[in-house]
Amino acid sequence: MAVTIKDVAREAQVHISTVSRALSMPHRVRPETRARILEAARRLGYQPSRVARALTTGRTYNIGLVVADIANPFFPPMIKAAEHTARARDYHLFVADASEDPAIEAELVDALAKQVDGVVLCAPRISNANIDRLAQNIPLALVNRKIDGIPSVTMDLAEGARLAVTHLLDLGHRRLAYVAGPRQSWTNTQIRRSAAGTVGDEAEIEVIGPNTPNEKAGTEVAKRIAESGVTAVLAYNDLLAIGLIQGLTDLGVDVPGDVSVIGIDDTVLARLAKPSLTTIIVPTADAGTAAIDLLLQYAGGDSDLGSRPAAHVSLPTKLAVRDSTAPPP
Amino acid sequence: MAVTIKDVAREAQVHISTVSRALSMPHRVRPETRARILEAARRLGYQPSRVARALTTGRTYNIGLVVADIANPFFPPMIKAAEHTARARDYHLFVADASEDPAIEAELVDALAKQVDGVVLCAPRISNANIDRLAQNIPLALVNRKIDGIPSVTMDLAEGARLAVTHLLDLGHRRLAYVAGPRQSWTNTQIRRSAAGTVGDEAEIEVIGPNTPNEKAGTEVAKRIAESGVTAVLAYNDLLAIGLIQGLTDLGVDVPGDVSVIGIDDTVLARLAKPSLTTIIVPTADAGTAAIDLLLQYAGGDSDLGSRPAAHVSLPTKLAVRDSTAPPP
DNA sequence: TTGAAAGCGCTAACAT
DNA sequence: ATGTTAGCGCTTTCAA
Repeated sequence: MAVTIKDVAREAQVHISTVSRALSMPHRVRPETRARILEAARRLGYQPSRVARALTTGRTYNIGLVVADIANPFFPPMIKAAEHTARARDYHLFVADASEDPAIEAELVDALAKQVDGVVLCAPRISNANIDRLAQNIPLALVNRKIDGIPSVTMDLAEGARLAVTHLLDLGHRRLAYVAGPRQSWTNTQIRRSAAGTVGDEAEIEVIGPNTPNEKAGTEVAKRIAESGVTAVLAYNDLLAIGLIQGLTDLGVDVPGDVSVIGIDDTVLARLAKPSLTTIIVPTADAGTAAIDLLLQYAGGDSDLGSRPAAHVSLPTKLAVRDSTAPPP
Repeated sequence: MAVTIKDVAREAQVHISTVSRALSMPHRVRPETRARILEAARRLGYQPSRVARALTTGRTYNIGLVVADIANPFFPPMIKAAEHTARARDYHLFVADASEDPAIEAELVDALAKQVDGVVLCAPRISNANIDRLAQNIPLALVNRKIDGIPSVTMDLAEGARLAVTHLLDLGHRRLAYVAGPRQSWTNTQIRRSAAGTVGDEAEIEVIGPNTPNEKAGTEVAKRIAESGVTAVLAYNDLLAIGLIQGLTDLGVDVPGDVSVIGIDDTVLARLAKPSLTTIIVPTADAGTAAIDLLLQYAGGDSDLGSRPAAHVSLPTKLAVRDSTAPPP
């Protein structure tokens, strides 16, 4: 085994409890003793065992992060920000991938619960009831989803969708479609409602879906779009949008000449796609940081966690107009 | 606190050690007793504390994974595979992001060492000497890098580069360039050497770099490529290749008309880019799985870890010919 | 200011 | 087959 607190105590000629104090409550030990202990620790290369500490204190200094699909380019920036924020607070981050499966999402939270102080859940499929259940066992912070009593950070996609649809209306489109995401997705509902509300009586918007939020599903929906006669499409995310553009192009439908397409998320793919994708910019990294901070504020604070009302943070979104939108033919 | 082994013992009217046995060595306890214990555990919703178990056994059932940059699309598939493989083996995965900084890479390994049974290191910048040092504290498995005495999984990029260069030579190119990656990168060396070897006397290849492996650096190197007179380029990775194509296009140089470009990794971006990118397919997910298995084999096996010679797994690569390569003008 | 001792939840000899 | 006991490495009262 590695060097333990005992070794340091022996080396510094003090009791282990004094070593412990010197490290965690420096002011409660005489300066010269502390110096001797610190020196001994340094010389021996002592690193306190997080595991042992966790056993006594009940705090692991670990955080779990459950995401729907690491391979979805929406997540990496968020994961990265969360990881950096956590580390800055002296926490380590467990990342778990739920493979877009709600059962796995719940399972992962339970599995993580045993060795983290809280988990950030960015998993759109799991049901509210299940989340409430999970929240009883372990402090939770939600991303992209809002439930009373549980802290959460959401992107203002209602505003984003409004901007997107307004942009299309301004271009002259009157027959729109929303290519929806998963039925259970909270953001999906936000987007759909806001889009419908923004369209109003001025135009009409058809909802196509639900769809798995990946390129393949986007490509598969192209035919329906082409046949529907709509001239503009808002998609649940960039992946669907890009798949759709691909599918449309294969069908000989020009984007944006015949059909305009708007995505959501502004992933790396958006700028790269040809035509580059008009999309809603969401502050993914900020969400990761905010979620960690929110969680720590609840899980890390004093013991009266449940007492305070849970905070909901809403992050602003913007529209990035690129080359996939144009006036209708 | 949650329900502990004591509660189960009381409920089942047995000693805690019997509970422990019933759970971890089922055959060493009488079937009916075991049944009673399991039933009690189920009724109470008992979940053994991983932390306490780790303290006594010395095994955390956690694995660390240090990557250079989560946001690089090369990594997510690997992380995903590693996470799934680890979970299938009842391990949890800590993912840490080194932000392409060698100092952080080492720091992360040390930080993780305290609470994992081993770490998978996919971090091209850290020095060999440092890796050797880290390996003394904690079992390591390397990805994309080979060091004697440490298990590793590498992609056969020597073969990949040979295929790529051969493809260019077959198309008729005689003036090639290799847009290099980070100087410290092991794969960078493999690629450069193999490319140079394959070119032989038949043609010439100029090395441009080292470069940070991202799009920006690729764009920045476009001018030099355009002025150099080369007609074909192999880049260290897709990011550089795509950035380069972007830069070249901005300069009015047509890809593949004037210059052919080949990337490496076959990230999602490769198929999406316009023109779609000819690239070397590397089995990222397989690497993630193999690395976990390799690590577990060394760290998880019997105690005589260091005794066996470390295994090196080499994964095959292929060339995907797409639209970014063509005969020279 | 420091030492002594108890205990976190569990496993692993050792006894019975 | 089961109970007893002694820790794992650390924090945290409680005394001194």
